[in-house]
Amino acid sequence: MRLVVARCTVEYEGRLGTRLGEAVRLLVVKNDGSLAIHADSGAYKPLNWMNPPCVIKESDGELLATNPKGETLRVVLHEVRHDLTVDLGDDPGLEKDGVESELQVLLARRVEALGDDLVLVRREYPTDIGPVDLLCRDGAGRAVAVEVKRVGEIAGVEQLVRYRERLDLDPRLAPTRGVFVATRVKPQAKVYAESRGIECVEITLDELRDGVEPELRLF
Amino acid sequence: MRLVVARCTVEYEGRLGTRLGEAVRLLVVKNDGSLAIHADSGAYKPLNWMNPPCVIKESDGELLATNPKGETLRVVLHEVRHDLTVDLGDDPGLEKDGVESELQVLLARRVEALGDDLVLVRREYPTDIGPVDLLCRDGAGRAVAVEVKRVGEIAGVEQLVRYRERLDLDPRLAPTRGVFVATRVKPQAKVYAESRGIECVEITLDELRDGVEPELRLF
DNA sequence: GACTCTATCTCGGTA
DNA sequence: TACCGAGGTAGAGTC
Repeated sequence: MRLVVARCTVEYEGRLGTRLGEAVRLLVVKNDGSLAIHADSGAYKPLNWMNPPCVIKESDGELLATNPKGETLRVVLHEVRHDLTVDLGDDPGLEKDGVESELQVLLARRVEALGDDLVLVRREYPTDIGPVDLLCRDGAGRAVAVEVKRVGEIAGVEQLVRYRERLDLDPRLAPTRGVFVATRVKPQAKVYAESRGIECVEITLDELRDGVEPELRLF
Repeated sequence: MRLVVARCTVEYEGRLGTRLGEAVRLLVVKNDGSLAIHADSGAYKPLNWMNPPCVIKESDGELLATNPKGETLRVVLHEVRHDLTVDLGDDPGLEKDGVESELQVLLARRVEALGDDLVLVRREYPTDIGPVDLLCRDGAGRAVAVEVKRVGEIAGVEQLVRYRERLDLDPRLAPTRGVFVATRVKPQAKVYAESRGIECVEITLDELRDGVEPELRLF
């Protein structure tokens, strides 16, 4: 990794065009071939960048990165204040928990938490446009398609609508019910789900983890 | 801005939980209050980070960032290899062109470019599931909902389908026409739009800018 | 390689 | 402040 602090100007031409006037900035050149240009604001997002794969050429006072798509990032260095190369070695990588897949696994273990006497038929039930998160049967023997999200937005409801269309082509399943589950369902998604006859359920990760008092809220 | 290169371990607890084993990494502490932890891979995205607003406390060999939401990022420093503070000053900021909002503004000024004798009723016409990019009337007095995208994909067509459903509930507008405009409409989006009775128009930024020879292609 | 979907998405605009 | 949509979304997984 190479860190350069320099007064510079920058131009990017690609999917859009951008310009950066002269100022002191941090350039980060990583061993993966990426180049990022940071100001002292904007949190972790750089002002400009070029992701791998790209070729970075350095000529007199200028860094030019080009990628196979023909996008270019040109940095003109007016005054270099620091130029530091460090060896970081490999990174053991990030371990995560609490993402959507965990929600899905926890729910699969306790589908009865979804309000009525549901029984899990299968997790990741396949259709020809992709897998349904959970397929269940309710007490009346009706098939129930469940879509799980961390944050429930319209796009997720739409996904469920498409899956139901597919499932309803199967006479063993039709007519299905649709249940949209998330730790938070946004208002517009609720409106849209209702218009499509889809039930919404909000649930918290902790409730599922503890397996105690689901305290589900239904809409 | 402060740059620290150090062998460290990291823990984040917030919307999810993560751990990072011991390795040499770059820490970037910006004046906006953000903290980012970078490996030599992953392009511009850090392994872990904390965005403003947050409070960063440094105690013996440890950085602890906490934010008002109760999320925490703890960095334990095992060996500091570099520790550099630089003054970057203010940044003049990024100038962009060619984004969707520019397309929308340019089109609003020249809706007649969309083929027939259209008149703009309103840009960002509100519905209860979000604003329609452009609402127009055609020569026959029929309401026309226009969705503008830089790259036209199925999701954009779906957006327009939803808006039309909403608009058609209003007797002053029903039955509406739908027009999908983009600098490039992907083939799948064209097929889907056609199946929903939505017209597609491809247009280039330059044509709109010059206001000359729109050379629209209709499907 | 193309498509799909997730994301501590981030970011800007607006009500 | 919360909500919504755009993004040079990036990245992972799947087909």
